[in-house]
Amino acid sequence: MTVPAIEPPGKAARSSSRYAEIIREAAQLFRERGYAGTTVRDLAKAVGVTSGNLFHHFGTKEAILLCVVEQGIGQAIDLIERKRSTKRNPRSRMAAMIGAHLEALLEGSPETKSIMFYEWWSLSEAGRTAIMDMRDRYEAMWDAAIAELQGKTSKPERRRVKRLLLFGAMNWTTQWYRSGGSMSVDDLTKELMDAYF
Amino acid sequence: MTVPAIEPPGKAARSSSRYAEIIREAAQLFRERGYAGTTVRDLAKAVGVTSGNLFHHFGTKEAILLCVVEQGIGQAIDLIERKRSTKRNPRSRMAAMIGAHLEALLEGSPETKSIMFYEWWSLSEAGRTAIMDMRDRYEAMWDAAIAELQGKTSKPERRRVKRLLLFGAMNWTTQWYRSGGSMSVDDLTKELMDAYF
DNA sequence: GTCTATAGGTAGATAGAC
DNA sequence: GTCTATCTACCTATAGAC
Repeated sequence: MTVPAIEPPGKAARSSSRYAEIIREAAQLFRERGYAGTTVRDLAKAVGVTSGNLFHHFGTKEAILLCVVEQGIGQAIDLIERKRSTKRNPRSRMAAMIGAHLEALLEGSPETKSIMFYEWWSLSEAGRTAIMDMRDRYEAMWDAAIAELQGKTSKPERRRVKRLLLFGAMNWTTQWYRSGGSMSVDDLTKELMDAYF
Repeated sequence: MTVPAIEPPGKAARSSSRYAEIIREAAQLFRERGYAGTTVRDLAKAVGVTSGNLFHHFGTKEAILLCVVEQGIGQAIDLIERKRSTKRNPRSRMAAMIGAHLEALLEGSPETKSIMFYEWWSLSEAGRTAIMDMRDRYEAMWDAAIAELQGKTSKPERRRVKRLLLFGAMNWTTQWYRSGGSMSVDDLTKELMDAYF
């Protein structure tokens, strides 16, 4: 089965009130049980419709995931731009970015928490490409910010590795961070700034 | 369905020649397609037996995963102990540990690559507990090493966060590292030592 | 220990009434 | 736009012959 790269509004209008609701519940469930581990019936039940109705709004299960990730990355970019624009010096701007990424991941909406989707194996070739393209745009933003902070003279390859190690440290927090614990997002941001910049 | 915490040899002997073969192929497939994304039929085909035969060696699909992770962590611990024992000063010992973990993850056997299994949602309660116990033992080793390097006077909570951030940076390399690229495991080890110690 | 055959259940997706 | 009903395919696991 081949799926068009991105074709969000299946057969229904994207403005439908159900649309946002499905995305939100899907984001939540995909995060709690994984993409492969969430059935369309689980999702339909969470939304309060029948499973058949889901396919009126979206052509396939994968299309739902694509919309979730697209919205998540979009919202995360907005959050980062907003937080970063209030800072002037490069180091503060980087700290704001890290804080925003962690906030999106750990305390954001269900959608923003899906920005680090990694179950590539359960996607079609087209779906994989679509998500990788979105991810690439997101990461390019980070490369630019690191170059701003470290100076263009540093080797691009070293900047890339720094970004990837930093991303790993940040994204893995979803495995252990508990809101309300002894560490806050700000504390984590400080630790990461000390380590990497 | 409840599964005993760990009961590796299903109905057959652990020494069976098929046993190791199944573990190895399972480790490979679980890594390539995820645990939920790998069917027992896929695995049977890879091993070259019928799917029914798999259940002669292991009681359930989950029991296979438990054995994979158990062996992976066991082998990784051996590798770390071996590499670390040749070094004397605490910094070199930590670098050896990081190098060994990365080697297990990026260039090791299929089993050692599974030490960072995270599809918790597709496990039974007992299976989840079993893997978390193994993981805890592995991570305790790291806490001890960090304490050795930083001195017992540092706060345990700060050592824990350092370990978790370091683990994130290391484990995420599986998402992007390609053997034979411009970075070697040694290069990565140096970057991580610079950042965290 | 390995096979064939299949039970019993659930998956994603579709058809067509309202 | 939501429903009921259902298709086809596939899943884990079991039974029992060899």
